Amino acid sequence: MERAERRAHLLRCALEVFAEKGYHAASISDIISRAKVARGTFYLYFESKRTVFEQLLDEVIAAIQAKVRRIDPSRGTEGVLAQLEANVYGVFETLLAARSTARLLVSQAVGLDPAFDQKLLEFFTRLLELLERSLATGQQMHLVLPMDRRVASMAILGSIKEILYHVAVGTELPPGPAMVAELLRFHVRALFVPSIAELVQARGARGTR
Amino acid sequence: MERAERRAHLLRCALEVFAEKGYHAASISDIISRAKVARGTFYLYFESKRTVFEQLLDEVIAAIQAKVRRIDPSRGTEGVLAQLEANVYGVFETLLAARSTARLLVSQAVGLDPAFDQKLLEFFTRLLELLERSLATGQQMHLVLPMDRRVASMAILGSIKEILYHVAVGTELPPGPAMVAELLRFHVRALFVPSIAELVQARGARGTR
Amino acid sequence: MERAERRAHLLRCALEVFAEKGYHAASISDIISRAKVARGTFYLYFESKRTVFEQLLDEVIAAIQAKVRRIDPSRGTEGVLAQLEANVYGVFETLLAARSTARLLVSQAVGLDPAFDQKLLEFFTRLLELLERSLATGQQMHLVLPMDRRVASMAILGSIKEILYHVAVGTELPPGPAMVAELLRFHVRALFVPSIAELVQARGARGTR
Amino acid sequence: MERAERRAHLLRCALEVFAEKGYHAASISDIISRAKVARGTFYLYFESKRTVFEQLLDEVIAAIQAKVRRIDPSRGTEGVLAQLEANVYGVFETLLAARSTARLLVSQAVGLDPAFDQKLLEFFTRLLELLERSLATGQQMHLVLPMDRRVASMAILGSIKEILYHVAVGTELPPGPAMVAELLRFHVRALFVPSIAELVQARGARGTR
DNA sequence: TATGAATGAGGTTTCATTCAT
DNA sequence: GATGAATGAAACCTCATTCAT
Repeated sequence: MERAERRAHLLRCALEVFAEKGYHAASISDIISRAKVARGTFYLYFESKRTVFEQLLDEVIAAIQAKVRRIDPSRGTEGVLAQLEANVYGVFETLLAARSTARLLVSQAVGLDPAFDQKLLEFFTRLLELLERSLATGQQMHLVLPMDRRVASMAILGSIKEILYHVAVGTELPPGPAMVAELLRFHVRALFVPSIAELVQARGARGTR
Repeated sequence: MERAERRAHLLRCALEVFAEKGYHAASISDIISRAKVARGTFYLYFESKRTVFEQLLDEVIAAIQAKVRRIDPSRGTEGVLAQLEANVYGVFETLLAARSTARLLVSQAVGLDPAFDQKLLEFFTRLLELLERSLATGQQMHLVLPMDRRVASMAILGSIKEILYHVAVGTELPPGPAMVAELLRFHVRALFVPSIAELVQARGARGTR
Repeated sequence: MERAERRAHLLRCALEVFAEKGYHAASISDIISRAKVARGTFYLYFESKRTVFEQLLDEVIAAIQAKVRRIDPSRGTEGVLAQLEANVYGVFETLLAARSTARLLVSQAVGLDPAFDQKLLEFFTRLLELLERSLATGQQMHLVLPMDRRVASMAILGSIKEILYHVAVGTELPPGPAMVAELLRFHVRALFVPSIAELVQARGARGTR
Repeated sequence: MERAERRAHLLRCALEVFAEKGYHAASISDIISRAKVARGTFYLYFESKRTVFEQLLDEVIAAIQAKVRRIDPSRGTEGVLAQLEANVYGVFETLLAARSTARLLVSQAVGLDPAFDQKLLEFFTRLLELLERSLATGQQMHLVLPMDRRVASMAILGSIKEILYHVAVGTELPPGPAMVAELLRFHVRALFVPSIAELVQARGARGTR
C-alpha cells in the first residue's frame, strides 16, 4: 500500500513536470525534487524516464477509452444523439478536469520518438475505428448522411483535438459545457440528415461570436 | 548561387532528419552525415540546431500562408465556395507534396520548447482569425449559419490538421483530390445554410467507406 | 567530510594541472584523469573550469592576505622592522611551501580574461595600498625617507613577485631564509633613513654572489 | 617590398588584437578582419597563430635588448650612474611609447604554454645576467654595496616589470620621466654606497605621495 | 527500502588550419 | 598571390542511469 502510494505520488509529480516543461526539458531532477524523493528511489519505481512517460500516456489513454462507448443503435434517434453527446462530453470532462493530462496528450506526446508516435497513432486509430463504426451504424439507420466515413471520423477527431489543444494552451473559449454543446452542433450539422440536424440546431442556444 | 544551393541542401537534409527522428533525437551529426558535409560547415550556414529548425518552420508557415487568402465576399455564393475550396486545396497541395514538411508542422514542432510553441500558436491563431473573419462574412451574407465562430474555426482547423497528420504518418486515405472534396463537403454541411449545403452535397460523389 | 575531501582532492589536482600546462592548455580531461574521477563528478563539485580556477585563485589570495598585516607603528623602530620582516616572510613561506600555488599567482592568472585580470588587479591594488599606508606611517615616524610612495610600493611588490616567479620556475637562488633576509635588506636600504639602513645592513651576512 | 609591408601590417594588427584581448581570446578572425585581409592570406605570411605571437614577442625582446647596454665602468662614478639611468630610461621609453607592446610583454606572454614561458624566461635571465654583471662591476669600483647580486637583480627587474604592468593596465602614476626618476632613486638607495646614494637623493625632487 | 554521489556517453559548438579556385 | 568556404579535432558541459552504503 505504502508502495502504491509512493508510485502514484511520483506519477503525479512526473505528470505535472512533463506538462509544464515538456518531455525533453523535464529532467529526473525536476521530478524527484518535486516529489521530495531521492534519485535512486525514482528508479525503484520506474525503469526510466521514458517508462514513466509511457505509463502516464497509457493512463490518459485508458481514461479516455473508458469514457468512449460504442454507440448502441437500438435506442432510437434520440438515444443515438444522447450517446454521441455522452461520448464527447466524457472525453472533454476527463481532460478539462486535468489540464496537465490534456496537455500531455495533445502537445507533449507527439513527435517524441517513433515508439511514442506509434502508441499515439494506435490509440487514435482505435478512436477513429470506433467513430467509423458509429458512423456506419448511423448510416444504416439513415440518420447519418452518406460520406467517406474515414475522412469524416478524422475531421471529428481533429476538431476535438484542436479544441483540447487550445484549452491546454489557454486560448479564450466559451465555458466548458457551452463549448462542448457548440462543438456537438457542429458535428451534428456535418453528419446528420437535415431533419435531425435542424432538430438539434433548433434546440441549441445560438452563439453569436 | 553556390552558397544558396548548399544552404538549401543542408536545409533539406535537416528537414528529412527532423521528420524521421524528431527534433531532439536528431543530432547535428545526423544532419551533416546525411549532407556529406563537415561539422563546421553546418555552423557556417546556421547558428545552431535550433536555428535550422526555426528556419524550416518559418518556411513551412510562409508556404502555407501564401496559399491561404482571405475570402472575398463580393463574388457571390459560388465565388465564396470556390475560394474556400481553393484555400483548403492550396494548403493540402503544399503539404501533400512534401510529406516531411507536413510532419514537421503537425507532429514535430509541438511541445519542443516555449519559444517554438509560441511561434506555432501564433501561426495557428492567425489562421483561426482568418477563418473567424471568413465565417463572419459568410454570416452577414446569410450563407453561414449562426454559431460560435471561434469554436467552429477550431473545428475546421483541427479537422484539416488531423487529416494532414494521417497523411504524414501514411494512414490509408482517399486519393488527394477526392479526400479534399470530401473534407470540404463536411465543412460545408457543418457551416452553411441548408440550401447551400444541399447544393454542394448533391454535386459530390458519395463516399461509401 | 568525505565530500570535502574529494573536493580538496579535485582542487589540488586542478592546481597541479593548471600550474603545469597553464589555464587554457589544461583541459577538464587532464584534471579528471589526474584525479581518477569521472567527467560528471567534476561538475558535481565545480560549475565550470573557470570556477575551479577562480576558487584556487581566491584561496591563494586569501592565504596571502592572511599573512600580511598592516604595520603597527606603536612598537618602535625595531618593532616596525620586525613586522615588515614578518610580512615578507609570511608571504614567501606560504608560497615557497607550494610552488604550484606560487606559479598560479605569478604566471598563470595574468591575461586570462578581463574578469580574472580584474580580480588580480584588485588584489595587488589592495596590497599596494597596504604598502603605501605603511610607508606613510614610516615617514611620519621619520624612519622612511621622503619618496613617491606609490612608485616605491610598486617597486617593493614587483621585487617580491619577481623572486616568487623565479622560485616558481626553479631558478637557482639562496635558500629560503637567506634569500628573504637579503631581499629585506634591499628594501630597507631603499626605504629607510641611513641610520636604520646601516643598522640593518650591518646585522646581515654579506652575500658574495 | 609590397610583401614586407603587408607582413608588417599584419604584425601590427595582430599586436593590437593580442594586447586588447589576450592571446587565447584573440582569434585569427579578429586579426584578419582588423587587417582587412582574407583568411588564407594570413597563412601566406605566418605559419600559425603561435608564430605571429612569437615574432611579436621576439620583436619586443629585441627592441628592449637594443636599449640595454652593459655598463662601462671606465667612465667614472657619474658615468656609471648616467649609464644606469640611460638603460632604465631606454626600456621605459620603448614600452611607454607603445602600451600594446608593454602589455604583450608583461601581461599576455606569461603562462601561455611551456615554450613561450621558456622564451620569456631566457630573455629575463639574460637581462638578469646583465644586471648581475653590472652590479659586480659596481662592487669592484666600491660604488655598489656588498649584497647577493642575483637577489638584487631580480628585485630591480621585478620593480621595473611591476611598474610597467601598472602602466599597461592604466593605474594612476606620476608622469613618465618623474616616475622613472623616482624609480631610479629607489634603485640607487638600495644598491649604492651611502655617499653616492645621498648625492643622487639630494639631486632629486622629493615626492610627497 | 531509500539514498545521492558517481558515472560516462553523447551533445553542441568553436576555431585554427587547409586548399580549390 | 589572394581568397574564403570547408574542414574536423577537440573542448566544455548535461543528465539519465547505476550502485555502494
